Amino acid sequence: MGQGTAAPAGGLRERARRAIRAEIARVGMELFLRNGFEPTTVEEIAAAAGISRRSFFRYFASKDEVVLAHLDELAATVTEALAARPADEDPWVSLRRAFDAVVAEAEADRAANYGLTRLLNETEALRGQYAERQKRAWVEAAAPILAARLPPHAGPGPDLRAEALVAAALGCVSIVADACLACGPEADFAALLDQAMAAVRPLS
Amino acid sequence: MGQGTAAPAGGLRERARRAIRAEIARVGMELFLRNGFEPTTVEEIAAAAGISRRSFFRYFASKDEVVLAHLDELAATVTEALAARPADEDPWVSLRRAFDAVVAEAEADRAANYGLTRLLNETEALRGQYAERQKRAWVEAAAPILAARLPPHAGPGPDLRAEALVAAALGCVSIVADACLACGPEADFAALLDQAMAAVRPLS
DNA sequence: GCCAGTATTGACACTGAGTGACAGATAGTC
DNA sequence: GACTATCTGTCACTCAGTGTCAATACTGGC
Repeated sequence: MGQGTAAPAGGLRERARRAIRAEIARVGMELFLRNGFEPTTVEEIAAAAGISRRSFFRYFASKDEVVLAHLDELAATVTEALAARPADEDPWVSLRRAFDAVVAEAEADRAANYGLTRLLNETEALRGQYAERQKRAWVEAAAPILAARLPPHAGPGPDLRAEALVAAALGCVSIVADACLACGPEADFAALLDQAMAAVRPLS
Repeated sequence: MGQGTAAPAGGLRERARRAIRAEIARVGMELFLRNGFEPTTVEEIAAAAGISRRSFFRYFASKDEVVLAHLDELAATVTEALAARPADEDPWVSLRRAFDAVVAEAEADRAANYGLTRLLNETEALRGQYAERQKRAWVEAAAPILAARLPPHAGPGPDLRAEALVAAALGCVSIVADACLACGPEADFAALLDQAMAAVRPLS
C-alpha cells in the first residue's frame, strides 16, 4: 500500500482491483448524470458493473465516494503547478496561476465538467462534502509549499498564513464555480476567477 | 409562514411548535455530545423528547438538521454587525469586525463551542454540510451589503467581487476553526483570525 | 357550548444505505 | 496437486428517511 505513488502499477492483483474500481466509478457517474444521484441505487450501479451490491461497498465506502473520488487527482494537479511557480512570486499570484492547470482541464471537457458541477449542486450533502474535502486536500498539499516562501513567522501561536491564503483562494474558486453554474457551460472560468481573486487582493 | 421574521411570536399554535422544535434540538445536542453523532439514533432522541420517531422527522428533515440548525442565527448576527459598519471602511476590515460578534458569542461559552466544533469534526458528512451552509448563508446575506459599498462594476459578466470577499473571509474563519480545534478550548480565536485575515490582505 | 374543518400525532409498512458473518470460488505458493 | 490467503456472493441485520392512514387535538363559526 505505502509503496507505488505514481508508479506504473503495484502488484498483478492490485492492477485488477484498480481496474474494477475505475469501472465502477465510470458506470456510476454515467448513471448519476443520466438519472440523478439520489434516484440511482447502489444496486443499479453494482448490476451495471457486473458485481454484487456487497462488493460495491468493498470498493467504495459509500455511494458518495464514487463522485468524490475525482478530488485527489485535482489536488495533485494544483500542488504540482504551485510548486513549479517561482519562489519569489507573490503567493496570491502563484495560487491564481496554479489554478490555471485545473481551469485548462475543465475547459478541455466543458460538458463533463458542467455535468459534474450540476450533479454536485443537486445534492446538498454531496456538495458540502465535496467542498470540504477539496479544502482539506488543497490546504494540506499547497500550504506547506507556500509556507516555505513566506517571511519567517513572528509572534505566538501557530502560523496560519499559508493555510489562510489557500483557503481564501479556494473560497474564490467556489464562488466562481457557483457563478459558472448560473451562466451555463460556456462561462469564462478564467476571467471570472481573475475578477474574484483580484477583488480580494490585487493580482500584483 | 412568510410573516413574522424576528417578531415575538406568530400564532398560538406556532409557538408550541417552536418550543417542541427547540426541545428536540436541546435533547438531541445533549445526546450527540455525550455519545457521539452516529451512535445516537433518531429513536433515542425522539424517546428523550417524548415524541414518536415519525414526529421527529416532522420537525427536522434529517438527523443532521438538529446540529445544522444553529447556523441561521449565526448568519443573522454577522449580517447585522456588517450592516452596522461605516460604509467607507475597507470591506475586508468590515468583515473582520463583523466576525467579532460571533467571536464574542463563542468566547462567552467556550466549552459549548468547543464541543460543537469537535462534534462537527468527528463526522465528515456533517462537517462538510456545515461549512457549505455557512458559506451559502453568509454570502447570501453579507454580499449584497458589501456590494453596495464597492465602486461600480465595469466589464462584462456578473459582479463577483463582494461574494469573493465574503467567501475568502470565510475561508480564513474555517482555517482558524481548525486551528482552534487543535489548540484546545482556550485558543485565542480573535488573535488567530487577525493573523489569518491579515495574511490574505492587510487589515488597513 | 356545539359542530364542522384542519393540523398534528402515532402506528405501520416500506425503500435504500451501510455492515457483519459465513461459505464457496479463485487466485498465487510450494 | 494440496495449501493458503484473498475475493466474492448470499443472507440477515440496523438505521435513516418517507408515504399512508386513522385517531386526536385545536381552530374557527354558529
